[in-house]
Amino acid sequence: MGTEPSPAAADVPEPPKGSSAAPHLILIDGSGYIFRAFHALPPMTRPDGVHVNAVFGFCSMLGRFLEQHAGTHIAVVFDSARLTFRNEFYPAYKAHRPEPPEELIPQFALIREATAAFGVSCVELPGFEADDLIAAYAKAMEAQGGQVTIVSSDKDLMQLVRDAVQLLDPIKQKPIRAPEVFEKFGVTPDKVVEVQALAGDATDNVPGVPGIGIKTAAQLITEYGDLETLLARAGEIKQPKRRETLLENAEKARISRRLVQLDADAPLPEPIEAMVAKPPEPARLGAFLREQNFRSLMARMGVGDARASIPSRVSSGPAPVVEADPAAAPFGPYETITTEEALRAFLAGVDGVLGLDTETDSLDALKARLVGISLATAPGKAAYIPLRHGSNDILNPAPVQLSLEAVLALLGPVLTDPGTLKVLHNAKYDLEVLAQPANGGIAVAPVDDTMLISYAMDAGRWSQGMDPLSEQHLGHTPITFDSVTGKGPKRITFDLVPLDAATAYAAEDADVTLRLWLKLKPRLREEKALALYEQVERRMVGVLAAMEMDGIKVDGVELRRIGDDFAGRLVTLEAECHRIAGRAFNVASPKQLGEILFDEMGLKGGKKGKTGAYSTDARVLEDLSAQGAELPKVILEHRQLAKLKSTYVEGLASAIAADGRVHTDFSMAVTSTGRLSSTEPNLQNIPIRTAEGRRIRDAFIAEPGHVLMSADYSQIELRLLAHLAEVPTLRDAFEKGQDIHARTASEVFGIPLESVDKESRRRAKTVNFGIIYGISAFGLGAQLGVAPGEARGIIDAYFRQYPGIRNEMERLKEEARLKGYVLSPFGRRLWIRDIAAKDPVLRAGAERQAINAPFQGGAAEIIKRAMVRVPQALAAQGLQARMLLQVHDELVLEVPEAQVEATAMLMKHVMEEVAALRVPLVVEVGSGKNWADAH
DNA sequence: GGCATCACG
DNA sequence: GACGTACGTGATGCCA
Repeated sequence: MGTEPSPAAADVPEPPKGSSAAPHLILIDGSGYIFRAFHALPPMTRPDGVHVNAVFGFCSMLGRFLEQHAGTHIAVVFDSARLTFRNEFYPAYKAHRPEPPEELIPQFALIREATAAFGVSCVELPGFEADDLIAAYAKAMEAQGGQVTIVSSDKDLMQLVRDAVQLLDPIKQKPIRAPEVFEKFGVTPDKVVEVQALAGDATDNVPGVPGIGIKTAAQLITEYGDLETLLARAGEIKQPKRRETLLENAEKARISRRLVQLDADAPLPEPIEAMVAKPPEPARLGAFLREQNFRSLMARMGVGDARASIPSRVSSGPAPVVEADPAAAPFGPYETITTEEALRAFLAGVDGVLGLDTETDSLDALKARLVGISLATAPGKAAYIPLRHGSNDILNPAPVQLSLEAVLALLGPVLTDPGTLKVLHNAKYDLEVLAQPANGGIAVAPVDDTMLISYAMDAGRWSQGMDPLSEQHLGHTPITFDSVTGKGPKRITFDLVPLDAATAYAAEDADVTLRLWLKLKPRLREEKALALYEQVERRMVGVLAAMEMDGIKVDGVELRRIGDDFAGRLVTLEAECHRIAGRAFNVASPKQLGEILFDEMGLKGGKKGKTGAYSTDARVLEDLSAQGAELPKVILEHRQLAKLKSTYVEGLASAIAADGRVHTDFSMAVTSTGRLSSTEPNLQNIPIRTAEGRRIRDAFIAEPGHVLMSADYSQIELRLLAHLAEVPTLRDAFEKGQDIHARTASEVFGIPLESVDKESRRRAKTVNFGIIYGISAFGLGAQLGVAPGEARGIIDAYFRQYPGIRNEMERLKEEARLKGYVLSPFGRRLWIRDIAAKDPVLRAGAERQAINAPFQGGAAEIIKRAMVRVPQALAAQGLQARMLLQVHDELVLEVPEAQVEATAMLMKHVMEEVAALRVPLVVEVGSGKNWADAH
């Protein structure tokens, strides 16, 4: 660690002049610290492979600073996104800056964690640079009569120097006040922006006036006072060349002034009162430093016990047997804990990491009663704590067991201990169960999730269920849930399972979970999936849990009205069907309908599928209807209303909970592409495409004083196509904000853009979608209603126009063939089964999946990243909006009426800036009293 | 419990 | 030259 930056301790400045009783705010320029730390230190990694050199340097500098300086208030200020309000009027501003190095990117989040671990406030705000926030806080503190020290060597901050505000160079530990500013700029601090406006700044792309440097600028400003006066009187300047350039570049100078002028009126994301300086909590800081394996810092800061870190234990193992093979220890017998002494003794064995599982009486986490808890401290060492077993029934008396209160008194502190990592399988469920007041209301943290660890590496390869993973990775078949509870009508709830069977099942699950973690967590680094897991999947657990627990309000009375309307019309439609058919039959039975249409009425249409039954789906019925048949049309209307009534009106109504809201369950690890899915009820397929269907959306409403807001990505998958494939004209179209389907029609069908008709645009749109689905002539033909031959011609024309897209499709198929998976744009491994199948049908299907998966998966990752940031951004701005639903490219929020504008701006900004593609991301935001109106 | 159908992106 | 598909989901009702 010899190269660690060690600022000299000498010459510690006094606070700026003023009474010592006055508040003194210290503002640390976080970005400056970060880049200095990163570049000053050689690469360092944690035992799990995460790069941490900047984190180390940052902690080191911050720790040292805190030891040497005392303010009454302190905060570290960070830059949020790349783009700020300055880019709105001058896009080139800082635009040429390179992306941060790859090893640094994952460290930004850790550095924010580090700041919090030191007990110091983190401040950032999308759309504003750290410098703006510093200016705003300095102004606010000065207005309160306090003093301000800004820790930064950024010369742009020199404009802020006043009697009450000084800079402190973090390297030289040298205060910067008016004399130092004059030395640098040749003017007093209040004239610095005038000089910068003229001189410009090449590193930030601030143009200035060509040929004028700081010296000349200072001279001119000293003479004329400020930029505007100078420009107004530029004609008086004697030197002809200088006069000319000034007159020519007046506008550049004005823009430059706007670029360098810091926005002291920027909003304050956090009140100054919340920034009170306090010493770090040793437990919290120790836990963080231990997690990073910063033993020397732990020693220096005097926190925690600097022996083995959690990650290092994963690779080195607490005992040889574990390192050799997590599957080696026997699976049971396990302990049943029924006394406080036994629980104390078991918890004494907890060493940094704890396998955890809950048993309940329901799969619905929000309704579940906690029945028992199982824990595992090492492979083979697990126990079950029954809490609510047995009944009042004399035949099944409650066994001796600890009360929830007694258990939580001992276990609660472990579950919330920042130094003990809790490992669960499908953590979202257990976290929600334990968060229920009736189950203790515990906020478990920190948490790892073996289901998500597996999903980050093996999505689409195999199921992420605990039992299959145990088979796969441990070679062990766990006891099944069904075998202890029975199934079908004889199934009993878990509280009625005898304690010996309950322990064998439940403790084994905690044991298996811990062993899976030992086996899988180190693999994340090897498979380059660690960042995906840590920064996306793991953080989504809390985000989704909050969304599910919030739920969305649904108007049951409105649903009932719609249902009554549908019911009446269904009766009429059914009678109409029977009349046309000439006899009664079950309108909802495809089998009976097929027989009537094709056998009795003699319409033409073929058998289909292995079952040999007639197909009567919407496409077939529409064809028949187009040929003049009367019955299919009525059937179609009946089917539509029947679907709406059973699935949406009745299904939704029965899902309204006691709080008047519907709480879906988002599945985090079921899709092969990285998307979420939604069940019980599915709120990702609420109707929108037809007018009748949209009535269902009217019933999704906001609380009084609130509105629903919908923010959705426009054409995200096509933008990913333009990003991934070399397609100059598509990129151009997105850059210009053109109608992408019209542009495609123009280029593929060879018609001028302005004369593209509706039909051509529709066809082009279908082709664009087809491309993303892994186009085939047959499929496109079916969709367009043309012969495969004609579709083939369209596809050929498309690929001739966009050879880059064909190349990308071929590359993806090749990648899948070679490796068995394709990589999403953000590095998720998407496994493609059957890619090497002999069966050409199977293989062709797999190739289409290989083509589609990166687009669908890339879009899924973009919105997941946004979902992680939205709650943070809302909190930072003090907005009360709550994110309720995700529908693949759309986020639905409930927003206080007074905050609609601010929230809409924030959503657009966060979602659009979450990824930097080669084309812009565009988000459309709408709001209204219900979900239909929000679009 | 599998199949057909249809709701969404 | 033939093979039969558009990609990803979940809920419902029928029927064996």
